[in-house]
Amino acid sequence: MTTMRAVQQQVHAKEDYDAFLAVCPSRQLLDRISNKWVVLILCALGGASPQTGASEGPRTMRYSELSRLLAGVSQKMLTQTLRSLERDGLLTRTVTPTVPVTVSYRLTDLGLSLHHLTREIRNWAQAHMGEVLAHRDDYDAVAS
Amino acid sequence: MTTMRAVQQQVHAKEDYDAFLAVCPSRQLLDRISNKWVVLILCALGGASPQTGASEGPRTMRYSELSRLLAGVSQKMLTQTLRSLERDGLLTRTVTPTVPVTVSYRLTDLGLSLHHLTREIRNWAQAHMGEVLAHRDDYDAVAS
DNA sequence: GTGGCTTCTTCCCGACGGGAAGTAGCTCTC
DNA sequence: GAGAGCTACTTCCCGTCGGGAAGAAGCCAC
Repeated sequence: MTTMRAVQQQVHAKEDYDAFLAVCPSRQLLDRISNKWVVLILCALGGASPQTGASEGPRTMRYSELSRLLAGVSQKMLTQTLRSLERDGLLTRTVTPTVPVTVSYRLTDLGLSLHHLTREIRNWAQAHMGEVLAHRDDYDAVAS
Repeated sequence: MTTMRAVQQQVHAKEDYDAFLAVCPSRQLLDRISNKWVVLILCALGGASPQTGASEGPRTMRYSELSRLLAGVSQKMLTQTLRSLERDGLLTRTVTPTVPVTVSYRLTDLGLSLHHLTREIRNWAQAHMGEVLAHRDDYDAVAS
């Protein structure tokens, strides 16, 4: 089974994926990870500290922890996004039958590799916020 | 005016932006750039070749070129996304009064700095497509 | 057995995005 | 000079996606 998957993976890797093509699977994958909740979840589970954005390695987080950290996410979207990330092999979902039940999420190696990119996206947003705000002021001033 | 903006920018840079907070401006910026059309437009204008994903420096592209390259984008979304990127100072929009009119778009330095990240996102999607597909097969097989 | 805790799931509805058609300005044809 | 044609939008309609709130499941404390 594992060998079959490895072979399948190699075959897939040999294909010429082009994310610009609407029909290409990599385009659909790109569409899915270019999503604000995906980026924020990966940032959170990667262990990035809120202020520095530095990564201290993957963290195991409970559903309620994520819900609290990602201000504004609805329960529906959080659950839905976590499930799709689990399906894609980016994170693992572990249910511990305590009372009440505990569900914890943790990045896989694959998820961690993507986390490095989303972390940089987040750092970019925080670092260039001032520039962007200044440009918006200019644009709006000219437009008015 | 320019000095005022520079000062404003410094002030903004000193604040502790935290993209996890829903009210933080950097969170809204992150929400905007975590968008499939934004990522694809930045990839296209950065000059990434469809197959290798390597960047050859910023390209100037016409509206129709972008429309053709980004398969599946609606005219409405393309225009809307380009406008918001222009407003944020990530690209410039140039109208040349030829007949018919020519409108060209080009990344600014700020846009180029973000392009480097989106290009890696795209490369990641294309590189790990096989792994993700394999994980999906596993997940769906277990679920059934 | 009622309330409470966590992790979802379901329902309703408003907002966002796709598709197609309409617009503007100019040029070329007939 | 009326109509077609070209690019780059803009507008309208409508389906789908996402937010908000309430319900469900499973178990324990009181």
